[in-house]
Amino acid sequence: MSEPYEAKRIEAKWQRVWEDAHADEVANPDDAAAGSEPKSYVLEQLPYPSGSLHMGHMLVYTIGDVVTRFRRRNGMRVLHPMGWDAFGLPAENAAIRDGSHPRSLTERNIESIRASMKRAGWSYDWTRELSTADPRYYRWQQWQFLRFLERGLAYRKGAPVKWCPNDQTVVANEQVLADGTCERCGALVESRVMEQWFFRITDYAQALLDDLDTVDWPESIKARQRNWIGRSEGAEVVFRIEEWDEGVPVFTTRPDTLHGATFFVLAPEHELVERIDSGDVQSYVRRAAAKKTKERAAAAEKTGVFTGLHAINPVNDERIPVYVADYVLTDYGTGAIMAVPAHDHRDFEFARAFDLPIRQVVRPAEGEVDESEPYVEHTEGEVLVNSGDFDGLPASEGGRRIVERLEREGRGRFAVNYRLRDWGFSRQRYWGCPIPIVYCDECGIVPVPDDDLPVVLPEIEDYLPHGRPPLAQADDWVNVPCPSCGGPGRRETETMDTFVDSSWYFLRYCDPHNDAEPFDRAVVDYWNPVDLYIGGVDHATMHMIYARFWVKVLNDLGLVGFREPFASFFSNGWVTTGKTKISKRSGEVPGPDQFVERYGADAVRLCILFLGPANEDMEWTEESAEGMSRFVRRLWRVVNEVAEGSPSGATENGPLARKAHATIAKVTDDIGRRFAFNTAISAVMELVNELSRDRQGADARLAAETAVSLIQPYAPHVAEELWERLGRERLWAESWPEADPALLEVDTVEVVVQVNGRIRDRLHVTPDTPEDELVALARASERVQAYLDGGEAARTIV
RNA sequence: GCGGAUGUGGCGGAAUUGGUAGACGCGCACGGUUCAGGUCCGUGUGCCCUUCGGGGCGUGGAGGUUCAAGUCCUCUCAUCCGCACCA
Repeated sequence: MSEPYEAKRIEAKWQRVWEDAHADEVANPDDAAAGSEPKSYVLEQLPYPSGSLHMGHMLVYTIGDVVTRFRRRNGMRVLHPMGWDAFGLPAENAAIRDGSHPRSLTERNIESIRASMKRAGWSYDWTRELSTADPRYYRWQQWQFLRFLERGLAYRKGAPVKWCPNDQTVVANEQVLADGTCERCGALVESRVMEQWFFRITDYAQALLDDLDTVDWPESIKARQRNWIGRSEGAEVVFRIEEWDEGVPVFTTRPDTLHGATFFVLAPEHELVERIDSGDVQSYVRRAAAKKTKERAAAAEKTGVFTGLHAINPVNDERIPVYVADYVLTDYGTGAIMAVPAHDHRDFEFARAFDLPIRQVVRPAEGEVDESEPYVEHTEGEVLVNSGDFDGLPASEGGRRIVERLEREGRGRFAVNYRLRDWGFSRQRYWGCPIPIVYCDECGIVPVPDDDLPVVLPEIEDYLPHGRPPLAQADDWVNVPCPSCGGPGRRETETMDTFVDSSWYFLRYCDPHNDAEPFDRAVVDYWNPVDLYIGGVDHATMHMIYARFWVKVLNDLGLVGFREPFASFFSNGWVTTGKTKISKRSGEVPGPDQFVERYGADAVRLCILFLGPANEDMEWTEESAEGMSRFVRRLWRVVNEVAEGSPSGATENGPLARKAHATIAKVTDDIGRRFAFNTAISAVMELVNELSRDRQGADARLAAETAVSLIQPYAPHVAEELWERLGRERLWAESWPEADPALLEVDTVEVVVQVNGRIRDRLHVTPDTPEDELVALARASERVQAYLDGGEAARTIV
């Protein structure tokens, strides 16, 4: 009987050994070493230190760790860093609930999460740890902001913004949920016009779209980004307002239907609307503004008001009425539309409600205009009608010709429109990176000189939001001389959106202690792009678009030599935790700490990856942890017994050795190519099952060593301990085993004999049995003969 | 409406290139060892029939291609997710 398995003792022991050996640290290569081994940058999305770890973290970080350990043992120089997305609303709101200061709460959480991470045995290079709330980090973020500003890529403008009345701050469009509520707190978001800082991400819309073709990401994630960018091709066409003799452009994807425009609509927020001197119009605009975006969208009937104005359709000089209606959005296209009720269902609904004319201008390829059915769905092969010179042309060609004529006349052009908006990054909150700007009555917006960075976030008494930025209260900090003229100036009191912080953290990891620049370009170019980025789909649109934008700008600024941050992306599934024994006892949802305490880190790491494919959603149950705990103890028992009893040295290449080599091949492919972490564990389980049936045999030691070596990326502590008991050392630095091709070949195979597609017999033969002999054997089989009345036509060899 | 996915035993899932469907695990059943058991070991476990040799059915549904389909094609149903009055 071997000693019992004590997870806690073993795990603490090896965590200390690795730390003393600096096993998880990786140096930046000097020029000589850089080419000698392939590099790999494995990165998981960094956590917000606003609470404690949950089982979702357990999954992401274990995936990253398995890949890291696997790649290291396969001869790669692997960068695997960890840090803290420390600024932002989650931490600030948690601090408010807690009655503490965001900084102290964040620091406490970081301490605690770091300890949990170390207990989980994740192999991070802690010498590269960073916190986005550290002035040594955000100093360089401010520096990069100033470069963006110089290029005109950061700018300030008055704009309608989403304002969360509860959090008392502007939130990004992306942070407003479909029902119009704040992603963070659930309050209904309002619309306001405010001066805001923006990044000109729309300049990069096309590049962000095109370069998706160059990255190895799941199609679903790419699709979300494409959807978000929302490119549509069409035309911008200028309608002239007759009464004012002023042109108003509209965007349309259907220039072929221009002759069917029977009215014109402005969004209530359109800049021309406030010039309309009409009580009806102004009261409609006020009512529309009071409505939530969601209410406008959900309205059963289209509403609107006639302005008394008329627009001239540039294709036929027709005079059509101008309406204001809230079904037209201010922040898409130009905020004004030509309405073609016959071929657009929204315009159709409005026309019905206001009894406006409906004119069909395309008809199906076959058939005639059907006046009894005024609304015509877009179909393939349509032909233009009621369109003057363009009658009879196919719709697509007709549309093109119409735009070409408008272009010649200077009244329109081909145009591409994007759904993507510029990135508003001003936040009226305390806990964020200060924007290094001073406002001066003489000089206007003045950047803080590079030498004066960082602009350190001051300590203030009351950081709660009161409708204006909390930093505005810090008079000593706010009032500074203008860097340009020396006169009185006031600091910018808004802070940056945390998505700015996370747009470049992966670059800083490469050179985290640099105090002369954000990072050394050569170092960053060596490690990047990230070879494997791992994280949740919830960051598919915001963070992962912003980071791509950021890197493209840095590339244009000559600061980095690549244009995409994440060469490949693994999107992990969502982990749900059902009711478990622990949660019933403690009354709260248990997390990694509780399970690691109970079953050991190795068992929990194995379990989370064994639940199913790591890119699909899964439910964590305590039963599965029990089962995995059983496997670890079984491995422990069997390997200890082999270590104590079975002969070392020669193997006889028997079935167990063949199984061991087959398992090497399987696990290597599963981790290295397929990211099929669950089936790799199954394969090792099979090997251990066979080993336990034959633990005295000559191949037992080989099988035991193989099982331990292969399970090491998942269960590094118990693997290391067992490796030592097998008389070996430093498994973490051991080369990954290689399968011997000779042993992968099996000596006998089972051949299935099918007659008319049904299995009728099985033959055991050597793999090199010639085809004709196989057929003869199959024919000779009594069982096959019973199903053969005469000869058969076709045959297949497996 | 647009886009992306997913449907396999009691459960999680496996089947990677069209070639033995259900690996591995959970659960369950029976037996044994311990006997305090949240221990360990063994056997069995898709469904139906069986004279215990075996036979039939079976991957959401309906067709099709093929000697052979969970896998390919067509249609269809259901569920989940993202976006959505996007002109």
